[in-house]
Amino acid sequence: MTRETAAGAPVSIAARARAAVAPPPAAYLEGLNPEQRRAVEATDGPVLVLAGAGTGKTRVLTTRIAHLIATGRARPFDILAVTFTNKAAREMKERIGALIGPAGEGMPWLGTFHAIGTKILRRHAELVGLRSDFTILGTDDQLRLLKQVIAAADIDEKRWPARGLAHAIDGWKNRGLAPEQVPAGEAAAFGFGKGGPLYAAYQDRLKSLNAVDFGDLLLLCLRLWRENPDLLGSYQDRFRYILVDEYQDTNVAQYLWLRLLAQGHRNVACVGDDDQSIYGWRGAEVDNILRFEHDFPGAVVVRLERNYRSTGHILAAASTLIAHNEGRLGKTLRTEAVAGEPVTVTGAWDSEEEARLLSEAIEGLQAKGHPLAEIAVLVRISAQMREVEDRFVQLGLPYRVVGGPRFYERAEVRDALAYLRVTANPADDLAFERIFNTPKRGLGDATLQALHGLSRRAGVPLLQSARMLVETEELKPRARSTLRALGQSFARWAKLLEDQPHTEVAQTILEESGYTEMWQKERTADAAGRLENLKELVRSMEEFPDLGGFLEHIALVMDANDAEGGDRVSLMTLHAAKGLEFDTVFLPGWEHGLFPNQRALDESGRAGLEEERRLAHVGLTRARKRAKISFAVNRRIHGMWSSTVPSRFIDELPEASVAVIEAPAGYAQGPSRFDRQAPPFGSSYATPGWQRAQAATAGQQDSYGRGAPAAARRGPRQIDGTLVAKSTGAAAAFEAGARIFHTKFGPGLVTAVDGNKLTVDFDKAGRKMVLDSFVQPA
DNA sequence: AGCAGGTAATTTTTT
DNA sequence: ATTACCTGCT
Repeated sequence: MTRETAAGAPVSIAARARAAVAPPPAAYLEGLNPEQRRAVEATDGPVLVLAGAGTGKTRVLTTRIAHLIATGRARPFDILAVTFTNKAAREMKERIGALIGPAGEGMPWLGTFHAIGTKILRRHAELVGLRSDFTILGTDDQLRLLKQVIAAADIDEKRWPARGLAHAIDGWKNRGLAPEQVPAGEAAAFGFGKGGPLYAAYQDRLKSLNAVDFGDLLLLCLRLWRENPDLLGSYQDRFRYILVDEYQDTNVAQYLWLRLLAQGHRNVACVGDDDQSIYGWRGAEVDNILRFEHDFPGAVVVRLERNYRSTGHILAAASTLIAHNEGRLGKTLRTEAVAGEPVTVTGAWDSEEEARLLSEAIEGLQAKGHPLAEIAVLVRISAQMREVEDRFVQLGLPYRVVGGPRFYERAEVRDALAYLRVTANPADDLAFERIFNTPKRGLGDATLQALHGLSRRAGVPLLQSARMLVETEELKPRARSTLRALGQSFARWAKLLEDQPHTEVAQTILEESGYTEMWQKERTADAAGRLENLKELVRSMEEFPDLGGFLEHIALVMDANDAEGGDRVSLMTLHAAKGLEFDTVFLPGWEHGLFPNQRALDESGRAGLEEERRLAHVGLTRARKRAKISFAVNRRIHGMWSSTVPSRFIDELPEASVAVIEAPAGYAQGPSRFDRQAPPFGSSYATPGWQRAQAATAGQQDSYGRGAPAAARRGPRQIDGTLVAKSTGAAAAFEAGARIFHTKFGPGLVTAVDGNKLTVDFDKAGRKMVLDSFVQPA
């Protein structure tokens, strides 16, 4: 048995002796290939496992944990194992359970970054000025709070939308920046230089509400540890072994979080694939993986390159494609599987024909006995789904859309939760505000203003000021009685909670508040589904002992119960497909502008192109036996038909593994039909978007070349760029009198500038208000 | 307060 | 084409 013991990472003598005396039978090690086995057995010291698609990444992770436990190196609670999604965490739990039985079930520190952050934060909440029962705010609560903060600062919310501020704050939090750490220039980019104070004010409001947002779950841990070295030491000590899944997706905050913890025993194993990094746009830092060896000197690097999923042709296509990327560590996927069917490329006249061909191909497979559950259609953007769905519905082909809005983010679920939150915690102002006029009960802005005023003066929560306000003459009689009834209802429901099961109380609340009725009356197509969701919500409460327990965990753990069984085709975005695999994968919409996506190119230049290419690589490697790429020569973009050019990615596939399929339809005009329909590939690079992408790339290379400060060079660069372009840059770039070019309206003259909104006299379209992000200097 | 009609925007999404 | 948001009217 090999044992790498890095200097400075002592393994307890007892553990070592025990492992030496009684080598485990290690049935779980059987069937691992040599690299996988190395990744499992290199237990001590830093390890980076570069696991290409389909190389048994999860197996290595779970076996590694089993190995640590079975050899006595660690007990389940000594191991910290972090994932990004609850789904991944659940899967890992299950697989560990299967490997080593119930011993693995007690892994208290296996979970998402945020779940573990929450757990730690609840234990020491008072050290960062919170109570341990703090609320975790979702995106919509965050937005509502930000609106208040912006209004309180006397800033026009129309000029500086809360969304923009939310985006900026998320970006800062992703980079581990507390308000006082945000670079002055960036903080000034929002709201006439008030970005910094607004961020600080937002944090103050959160604190006074005893609430945190998702970013805080990590950020506050960092603060906790920095301000309390003893505490940090105890956690460093506690986590003898650390494992990280999907390391390429970590952002700076998560990286700092990990690095602090890993400095204890230094037994940190990160598993990831730089070629599958597709979340750069939300703060993920490929650099984290690229620089692992630098951060953890002496790290063992294991490459898993044996692919057990796909056939030779599919793998060749994916590998050749991804080899066009420059910023990668480099892996060569190999397989012993047969070459199989070549990857097909099909051109269609338009997107409708593309959907038709695709559906027919699926029906063909179905006729030959292929299960639909083994077929997936992966699209670049959600908007592509509609056309495919339409076709499926027409044909009666069963399908399921994977992803989409999460269960707990649906409006009806948030509303219902808001009722429950106010009942459980009458001081939850954000929840109260959400439902105080839902269903419509004739309470509006005027009433809300009065409530807010009183709340502020008296220093009490909204619900309490409502009860006070109805005793005065301030409100009109109608609002007064409505509000009184609402206050009484919440008091009654809270009382019910004392002696009735919480699920029943929830049911009562939804009925008595008129919320259920509101949806029953609504005769839209999805009303029934919403009622179903409400039922599901109540049902899911049963697993929790009480309402408090339910609410505490809901924001973090609740998932869509997409247990819809049955044999169905899966339809999803490429992003949603990561980690999944199917026998047959359809990849429609490989057209320049759509995929690679124009916006990604515009915003991030070559880095954007490379991320798009990784996305293509992820798409291809989802397929076990068949990958079917297609594109349309004409597509409706924003309701307008325009002709399109096949994606450059198609040209980057290896000839030997690709078969070009002629559409059997009546449009067939010869072997190179789509070559003639579409302009030659070269010409697409003359588009304004491509030129902008080129320019952006050149700019980036310059900043690399000149050796800009590290902070400016890495991923934040992208965030910087966006902020500057959208705000400071805008004010400077577009002044009244400037000639500009708008994406939709063409050339025009700027007559007024209002934050990120411009008033423009267009040559053709007349005077319009437009957002600066749709405008280029002419 | 609440609806109707007009106008502009439209990538990817977890926690 | 569809949606989300804003404005102006009842």
